Amino acid sequence: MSKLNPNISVDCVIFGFNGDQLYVLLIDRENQLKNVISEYVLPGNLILDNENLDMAAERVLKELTGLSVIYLEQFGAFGDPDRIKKKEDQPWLKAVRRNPNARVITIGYYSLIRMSDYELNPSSFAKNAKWMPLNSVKKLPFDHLKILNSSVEYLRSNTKIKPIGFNLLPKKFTLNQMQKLYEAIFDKKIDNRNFRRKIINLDILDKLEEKQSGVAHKPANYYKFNKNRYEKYLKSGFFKFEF
Amino acid sequence: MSKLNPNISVDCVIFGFNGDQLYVLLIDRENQLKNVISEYVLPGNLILDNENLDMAAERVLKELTGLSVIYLEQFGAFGDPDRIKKKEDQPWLKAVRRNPNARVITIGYYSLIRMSDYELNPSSFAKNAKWMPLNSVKKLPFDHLKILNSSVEYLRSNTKIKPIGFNLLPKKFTLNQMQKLYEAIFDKKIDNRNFRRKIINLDILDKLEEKQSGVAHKPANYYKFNKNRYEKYLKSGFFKFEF
DNA sequence: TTGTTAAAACGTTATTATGACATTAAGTAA
DNA sequence: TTACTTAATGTCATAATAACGTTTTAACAA
Repeated sequence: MSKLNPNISVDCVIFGFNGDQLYVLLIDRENQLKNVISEYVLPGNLILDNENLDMAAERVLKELTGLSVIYLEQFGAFGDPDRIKKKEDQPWLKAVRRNPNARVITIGYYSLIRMSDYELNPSSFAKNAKWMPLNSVKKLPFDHLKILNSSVEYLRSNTKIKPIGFNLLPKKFTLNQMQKLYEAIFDKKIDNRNFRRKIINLDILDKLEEKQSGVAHKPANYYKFNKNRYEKYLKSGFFKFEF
Repeated sequence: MSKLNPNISVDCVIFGFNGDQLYVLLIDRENQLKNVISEYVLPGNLILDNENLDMAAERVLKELTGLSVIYLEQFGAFGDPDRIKKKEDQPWLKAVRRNPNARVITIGYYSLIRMSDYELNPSSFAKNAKWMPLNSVKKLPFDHLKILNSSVEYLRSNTKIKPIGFNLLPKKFTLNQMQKLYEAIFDKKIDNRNFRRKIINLDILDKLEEKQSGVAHKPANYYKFNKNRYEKYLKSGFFKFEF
């Protein structure tokens, strides 16, 4: 059995999409231990001395939320000496950490998932975890707001150069659902004709025969991602500033 | 006086450009201590418990190479449990580390500088440090090759979405010098007419009155960066995949 | 003074991508 | 049958791209 490393932690930013807006997965640290006031934080913890950072992020996320996420991506390291020194964070640290005064740097990981996948398979941990609308998160303990903001920036940069949606949208989805995802990420309206043209020309989607049904309006066509082409772009990006 | 944190280090990848190819700054770890075989490594060391990561990178780089670099950018964290466990790396670790068996993760930083700036101001440390042509570095101790490769990837991605050269080119430079920089970074030939048009249209350069002199051919015009516009693009990027 | 050499500077064309903009289509529900 | 709601589509003017060869300007040598 391996020991926790007292100086290194990972924190996970899990973005969820519900077809309308972006959410972020937080956990209530009160539920981890008693006599700590209720407060939501990013799921994170110290790493074990025999695991690598990616594994640590996976494990910690699983332990704290019950979530098994296929792909966590590192987006930054946060290491201000006083990042966990705020007075209001001390009770929690004293309650859970063997060495509550240790200097801890943290490595940030993020992922994107379909919220429905999580809602449908709640683990015993799920009662501690909560989806918060990204826009509504204005304050978090430690430096978690900084970490969150940094992950959002990273997500946006990434979305400009790589396709997104494979892990966020249903298996089959409409172009308008996809557009809403992009609008949620960039937090702005997009012209639908131009959006469609651009996405279609990227050639990462396959149009299905199937249409929506039961809706009180013209039913939308379903699309799915063409995994090969999607992943080709994931690797290469779709930069336009090339030589 | 603060203590070294036994578990966290920083490593610096300093890229230099000499007008022709890219170099990376390495230090000879032999010169740091005796009875260790001569071998070049990325400049890096453990952080102090009271400094943040950026400061640590600055300090370590200064201590090991004499270089003061204006801008170091974090590009990743590397934390395999066995990243410094190779047998051949043990003598050095035993010689310099209080706790040579500790698990150490490292945060990678990179920067780009004019090689001439460094060559012209050699510090007492300079004898330990050496510019190696990037292409010629095939093997490094620890996981430093992985770190280096990762930084190169990062540099390339970044160069696709942000202008580069402010810290690499001379104050005044020719378009062909700039083109060579891009060619060195991407390791491929670029059409000069298209390059010129693209860069000129970006509008980050000011054309100077001055020309080359003393060259046995048509003298090139000098240009300099327009700092304002350059930095505008540094912030926003020049993505073309926008909505 | 003239010719040679070497890199710098430049322009066109065909193709593709972009942004801005408004109308019609296809279903359900009343 | 009509109203309602969202899906789907097209055009045009402008900008960006890739591919491609020739002319210019200086230094230097003969």
